Amino acid sequence: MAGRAAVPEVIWARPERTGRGPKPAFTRAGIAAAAVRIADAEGLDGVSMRHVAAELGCGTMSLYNYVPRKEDLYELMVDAVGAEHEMFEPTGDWRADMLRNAEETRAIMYRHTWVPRLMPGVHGFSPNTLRYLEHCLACLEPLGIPAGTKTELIALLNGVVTTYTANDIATVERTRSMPWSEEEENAVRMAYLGSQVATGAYPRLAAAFMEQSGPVDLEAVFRRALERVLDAYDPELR
Amino acid sequence: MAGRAAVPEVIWARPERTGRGPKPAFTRAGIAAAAVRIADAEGLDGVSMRHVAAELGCGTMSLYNYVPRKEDLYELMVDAVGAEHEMFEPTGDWRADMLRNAEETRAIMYRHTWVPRLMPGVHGFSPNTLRYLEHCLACLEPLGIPAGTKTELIALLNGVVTTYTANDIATVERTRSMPWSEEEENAVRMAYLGSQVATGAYPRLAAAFMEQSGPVDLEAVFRRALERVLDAYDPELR
DNA sequence: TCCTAGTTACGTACAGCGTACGTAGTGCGC
DNA sequence: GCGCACTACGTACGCTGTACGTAACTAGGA
Repeated sequence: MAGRAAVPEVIWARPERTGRGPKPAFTRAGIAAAAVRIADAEGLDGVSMRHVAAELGCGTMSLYNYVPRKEDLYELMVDAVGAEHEMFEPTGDWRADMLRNAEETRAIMYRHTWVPRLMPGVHGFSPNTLRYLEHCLACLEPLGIPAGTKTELIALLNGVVTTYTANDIATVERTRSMPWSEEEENAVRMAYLGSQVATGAYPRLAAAFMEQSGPVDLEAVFRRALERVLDAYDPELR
Repeated sequence: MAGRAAVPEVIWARPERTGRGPKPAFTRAGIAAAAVRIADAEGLDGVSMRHVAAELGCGTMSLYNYVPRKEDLYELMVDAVGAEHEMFEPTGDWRADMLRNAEETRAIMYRHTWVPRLMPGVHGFSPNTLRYLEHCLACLEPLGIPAGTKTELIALLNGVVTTYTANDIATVERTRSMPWSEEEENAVRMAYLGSQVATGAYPRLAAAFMEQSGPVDLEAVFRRALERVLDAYDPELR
């Protein structure tokens, strides 16, 4: 008798190993790594319990000994890529340090384009998340504001990084395993947008559309947004 | 022979009705409304093609005449709730107007808690999205910055609203149709967080944790974040 | 006016999903 | 060394998105 949970559960609160019984053949880290490998290679939709189990070389239902629900597998995956954050020694320049953190988060998401889609469902208290939070707080040590405001800054910055990067990634992820290329998709979308704007129903939008010359530099837009957010918390600028 | 698309498609670019054939029994708006009704009542997972078709009173496969892929149904849903935005007459106070827009977006998401989960996958060019964008640009008319910077402000603000609200909603959505309450879930999570902090592995986090007294006022945190972002674009403050 | 091609409607079918449940074997703690 | 918690995993169920085939319908071109 296994006995399913009738009470809320955070997977991180359940110990990976309790004394009794045969030694487990796999670890959470190994399972997470397998799932991440599949998601990177085939997209998030390729991550099924069956598929992950096959990758590990075990029966499908054996996975459920380690991961009570699929949602928890997602939790493991997000935590696993969180380990890719470099927890560097703070330099004393909180702005530069936080910028670096943000750029790193963005880079991680570009490496694992499925992360943004998972973010809304995730608890946010996994070991690596906590370590990252602690690291950010260390970077913000020189900044003379209350701890509560610091965590608000971190949350805001992470939110901005996530939405911006999610948006930039969306097209790439959408065209994965489609019979057309990213450029084709973009062309079709831009043509549609142009046709809408041309109806005259959106005059101000049309003006903004005309004002821009050449393609948008997503990276520059992203960095400008970061700078603005940091400005908003910089005591020297207010 | 229907002939599936071998070329990228934006559902908004395909006309709702072409001359030939029997008159369609349903409209995009009606289908979207049905899907939204289901999502509101049973959560996003309740939205299946079969279920929506049943709600409309038609065969499952008939839906595919209107909605080529399920992803497009999501697109319709997000556009449908976008119609709930009140496109008020700009007052001339761009800060107040944008705050109002943001609060309204948040309210919409609270009414339809499944929206944040859909946001990453959505194209962002639906009719109501364009109308909302145009409305925001109208509100920002008094602000003396380039149009490009205005759209960046709008994007940043929307991003902040989305992530913050998604986070606040996450627990509610997670406990939907679970055998435990939101309070129980929160208690378990807080207990776990406390236990982790108590290990001493996260000293700064612990300090921040101790500093706060009483429960967090999510609404206040949200509003403070908005103010900061607006500050960052306010020419009078720089 | 009639013909026909494009639509609508929808039943059937298939591959794949998450996971409940039962059973067999293993090894630690008492 | 007994018992029990644990691991492993095959089977099965209800559900999903959707490809495909067929029948009814109607607007446009000849």
